[in-house]
Amino acid sequence: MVTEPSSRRPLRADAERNRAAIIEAATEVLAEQGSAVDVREIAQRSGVGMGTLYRHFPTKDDLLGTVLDREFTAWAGAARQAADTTDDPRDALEGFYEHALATQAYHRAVVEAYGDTWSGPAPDCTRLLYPVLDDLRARAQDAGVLRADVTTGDLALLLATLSHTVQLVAGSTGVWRRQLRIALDGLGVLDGPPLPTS
Amino acid sequence: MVTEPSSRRPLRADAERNRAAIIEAATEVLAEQGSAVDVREIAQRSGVGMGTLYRHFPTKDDLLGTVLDREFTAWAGAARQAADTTDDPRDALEGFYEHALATQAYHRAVVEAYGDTWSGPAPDCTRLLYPVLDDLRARAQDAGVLRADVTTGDLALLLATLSHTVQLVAGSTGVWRRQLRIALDGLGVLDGPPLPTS
Amino acid sequence: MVTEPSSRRPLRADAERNRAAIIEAATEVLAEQGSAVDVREIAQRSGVGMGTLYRHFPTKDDLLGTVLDREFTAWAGAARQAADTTDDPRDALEGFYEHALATQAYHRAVVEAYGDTWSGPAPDCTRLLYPVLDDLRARAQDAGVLRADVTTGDLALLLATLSHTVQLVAGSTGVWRRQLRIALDGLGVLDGPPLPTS
Amino acid sequence: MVTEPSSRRPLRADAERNRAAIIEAATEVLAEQGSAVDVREIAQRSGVGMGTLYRHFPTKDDLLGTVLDREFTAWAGAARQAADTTDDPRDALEGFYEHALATQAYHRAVVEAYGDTWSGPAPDCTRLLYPVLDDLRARAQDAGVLRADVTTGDLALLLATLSHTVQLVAGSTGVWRRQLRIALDGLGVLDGPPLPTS
DNA sequence: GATGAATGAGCGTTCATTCAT
DNA sequence: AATGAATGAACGCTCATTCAT
Repeated sequence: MVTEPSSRRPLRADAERNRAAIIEAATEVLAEQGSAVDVREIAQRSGVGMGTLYRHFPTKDDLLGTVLDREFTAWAGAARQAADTTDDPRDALEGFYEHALATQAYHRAVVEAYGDTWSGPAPDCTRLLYPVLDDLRARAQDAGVLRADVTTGDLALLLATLSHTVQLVAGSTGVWRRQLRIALDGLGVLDGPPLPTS
Repeated sequence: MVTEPSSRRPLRADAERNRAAIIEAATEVLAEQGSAVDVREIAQRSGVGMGTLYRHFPTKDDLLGTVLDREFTAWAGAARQAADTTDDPRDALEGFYEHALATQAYHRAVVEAYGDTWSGPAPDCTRLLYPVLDDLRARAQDAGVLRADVTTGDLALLLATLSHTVQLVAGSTGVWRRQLRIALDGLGVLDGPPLPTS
Repeated sequence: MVTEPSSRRPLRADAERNRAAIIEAATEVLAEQGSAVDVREIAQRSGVGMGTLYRHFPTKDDLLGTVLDREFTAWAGAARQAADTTDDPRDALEGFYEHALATQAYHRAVVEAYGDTWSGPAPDCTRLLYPVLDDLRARAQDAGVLRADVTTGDLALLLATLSHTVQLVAGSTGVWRRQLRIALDGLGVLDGPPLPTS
Repeated sequence: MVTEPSSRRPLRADAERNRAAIIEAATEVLAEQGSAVDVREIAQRSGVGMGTLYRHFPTKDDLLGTVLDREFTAWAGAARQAADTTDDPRDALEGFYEHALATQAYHRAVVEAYGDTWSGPAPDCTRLLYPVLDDLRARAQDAGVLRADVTTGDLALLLATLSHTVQLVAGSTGVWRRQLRIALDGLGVLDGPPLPTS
């Protein structure tokens, strides 16, 4: 899933540098503008020619996939670790959303890709988050701090939409945090009407 | 704000008919495909030529603006009326979201435009909803069924968030209704932690 | 098969002119350089922009197909007529090759397309020539001026390869006419060894 | 004409090996796909890097030229020998074509290059065949089994024509042998109309 | 000397907008 | 006033050749 340099024949130093530069530039540009960017802009920002870019990534989608894989992997890793080191289930769940929105939700392409999980075939890089969310959900429900009829899917979708919200208010941390608070409080309501069946 | 015929020199009857046809077709197409549609498709579906379309709307954005104005106006009107005829403040608020999501959230361009309210210069057509939301909020807070620190802006952004949810799950009513329930329950929590300041 | 203006809604005069200009330029360029030309060159030589070219012909292949259809249709038509007005079967056959090579074989793309008949799926525009050849063959064999075991397919292939030969010697009429003479004489040998079975 | 190592400063053993590997791979690939191949494929199949390839052959054309030189030399050599060991002039001539078509005509690049002999500056490697053909022609005409007005040039061009036939029908031996038979019979016609003057 | 990564002009194609008819 | 044809910059991608390692 991930194309880490360590898993392939080591590249020449300059090639490695270029590959890294491309990924870095692409990550930046994709974060800023989403997946609809011109490949030329990525090439220019990396300081490489088109050919070099296409040597490392045979299609635009490959580049996109690589960047997103990295982002999601890093994201899921950090989330996993945070969850494992937080004892209180409620704090763990809230911390997860807080961290996810504060760090990843500014990346337009990541959020786009994550949103695509619900329409059409899910880009499998996005699946990394499910186990983490599933664990958080189970712990919170066991502890009675999360309504019992909430599913992992609900939590995942909530993440997707709140991520989008973060993009909408681009940078106004205080604004989206209020939405998060409302949602989290809603998740903690145990005696309300049951969630409709999907 | 609105480019209604009433505010300009009256058009010839056929011009008026064309204008209406363009708006109708554009509304349809923009609902289905969002604002990224090819202008040609709008022209074709309206049965007019490109020149006619561009005579009425000098820019794709002008057409978009006009269509969205109409949609938001109609939407806000219906919402206003629903709010006025519903006595129970909680029902009024919940009914507003339910109706909004069930009817308008399927309109891709409307949701896109509404989301843009928070980033960059707000397309002012979207402001029509504010008075309605403001009223709903005030009534609900007065009745003690809505947390006191929620602002109209929060409710407006929640609408954007949930609208996006509807788009993501494209038509799976059961799925987004669960998110709506969670959010509404969150809004009703009176004794939770205060919303962060924005 | 053929996209003659007469078979569609009449185009505006200027569009018709442009369409004709494109076809003419394409015919020229394709004749000179074969099917591997840059579409931009065709557009430039026609004096139209890329968009215009692609409005008339949605893909390069469509343009190619249209040009080749026209060429093959004209070719087959002339050949048919020549065959019908020549009484002597031998003269008819020889006249066919003579005319085909003298007029069409200079068109690189036509010859390429015709050659493709034998490898892969035959571009159906090339099929127009078969009935003509079949008739010529039958008449010549009935008259005893063509070896009995020659098939229409043999004659078609001979045409393809002699066309290629004409391209090879680009313009040296006298040179390819000698090859044609040899082939025609070979076709007239009635008492030689039988043709191998294919 | 030929870039044989013997005519230059002797190369290091490994360089020699690389050169040979490149030529071998190129020969294979050019035979299969013609001169339009990607240079990368040749490099890959030879197991050398692009730099090495370009060190030995400064241009794709240089490599092509070298490969074709070798092919034509080998071809002409074999043909020469076959001609010398066949007593019957007719058999010698027919054997030449039969062998040429059965062995060399499957080599796409060879046939392409041979065809270029007639248009533009003749790649002189192809001239090697002339003496052989000239000899075959003289013997056959002396023996009265070949029409008197056929020139060596005619025979050479006939070879190009028939080679192309083999390519068109890609491997269908039975099909091109029929064309060969027709041509050979045409060459044997002594009382037909004279060949046109070129 | 060998390697293979880097280059960049060029390919087929699209679409918001303009303008001749 | 209406039409729809024309425009051309921009897109994703390829490949002969060069040059840093």
